[in-house]
Amino acid sequence: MNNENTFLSAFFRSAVANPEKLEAVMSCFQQRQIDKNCFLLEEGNVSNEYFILESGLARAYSIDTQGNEVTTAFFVAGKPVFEVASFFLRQESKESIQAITPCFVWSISFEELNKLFHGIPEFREFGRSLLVQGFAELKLRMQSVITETAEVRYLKLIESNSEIIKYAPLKYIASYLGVTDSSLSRIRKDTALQTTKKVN
Amino acid sequence: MNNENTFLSAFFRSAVANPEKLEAVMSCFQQRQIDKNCFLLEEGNVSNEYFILESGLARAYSIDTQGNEVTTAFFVAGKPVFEVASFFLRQESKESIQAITPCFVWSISFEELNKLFHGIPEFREFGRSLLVQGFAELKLRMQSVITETAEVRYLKLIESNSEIIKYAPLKYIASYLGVTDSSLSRIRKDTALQTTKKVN
DNA sequence: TTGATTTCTTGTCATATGGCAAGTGTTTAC
DNA sequence: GTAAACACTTGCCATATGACAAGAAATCAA
Repeated sequence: MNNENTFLSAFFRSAVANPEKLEAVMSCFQQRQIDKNCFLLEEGNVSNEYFILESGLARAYSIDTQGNEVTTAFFVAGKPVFEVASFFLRQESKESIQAITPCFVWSISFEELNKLFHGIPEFREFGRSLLVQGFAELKLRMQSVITETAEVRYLKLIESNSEIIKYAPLKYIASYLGVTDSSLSRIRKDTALQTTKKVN
Repeated sequence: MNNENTFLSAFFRSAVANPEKLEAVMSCFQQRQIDKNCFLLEEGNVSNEYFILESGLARAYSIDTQGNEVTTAFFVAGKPVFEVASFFLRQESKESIQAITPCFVWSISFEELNKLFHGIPEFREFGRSLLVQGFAELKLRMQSVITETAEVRYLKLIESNSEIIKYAPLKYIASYLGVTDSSLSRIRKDTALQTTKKVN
């Protein structure tokens, strides 16, 4: 039982108010610890776990047509971690999900999650809203890639997610932003110079 | 009653096998005709309709930070049409959805859709799978923008969605691909030259 | 039909970013 | 502790794309 688990209960409390239902939800999650560089999902497998990240930083990546590794998402503490097509459509995943720092996660299987969705309407609604939020965030990111320069995208990433800059190596951030690592290194140099100028 | 409506029943039949349930689903949809250039959703409104496009071509667009119009999605016949954040999270939409050609659509309100989701589990599953598919397609498009040149993206769009090239003006396609309309015009010229060369 | 509007193309030049390779500093593994 | 691997920076030059403006072609409205 996870009665006393403040992280999970804080995560679900606003969506599932009833204490018994909240307990039913929480008891379906198992805690796991993932070492740095280890995988929450490996390419080629059908994802069978939906995670909520209590602490740490993770990323999803895939291999593009030229054989380059592309970081497709970062996952920060307090957010769900899953590969939408593989988990919900039961397909082999084209992406891997990897811990960048050691991670504490809570995990639930596809089957258990669906049982909860079936039995607890407000939990189902909450699950849908998490899916919709991920979708909406990706739409924003798409618009940013389409309309803004790599430098602006980098500056916005710093503002909104400083822990990514802190722990992820530059090459992960570069491919996530859609530039090479040498370009991002130059962008970083330029923005540092601009900051210095302003200070003087 | 939409008993005899072959389009809608073909759309839902594989998901909702039971005839009474299928009838219950179909009877919640209303047919509408949208004139060319008219709107299925206007920026600033909370979307209250989920559409399925029987025929025609539509697009979603928004205005970016520099005041430019950016086409964020195209919608082709046989697919659902909705703005995910506004419809499901009841927010004011940042996008408009506009008919590029005259469109026949089937429409259902948020409230009715949720009633169906609540009462018919297999319909709920189907609704989720449509959401997940849209999400997964956007992920693919993001990877394409990050890793491929505008020319490759254009060629792939031609192959996969020739009706978009046929009916959408170049400037809509250009901003969807993330280039200016003059660049897309040059890309188009170059690819035509390449094709000619191969033929000779 | 005719003028107005929209769509598309093209020229010139500027800029952002990529490809490649070398070099330095930092972390990891044993 | 040491060698290897990794992470990051930087230089040089090539290329893709943008900004702006002019003009041609197609479409629309009265």
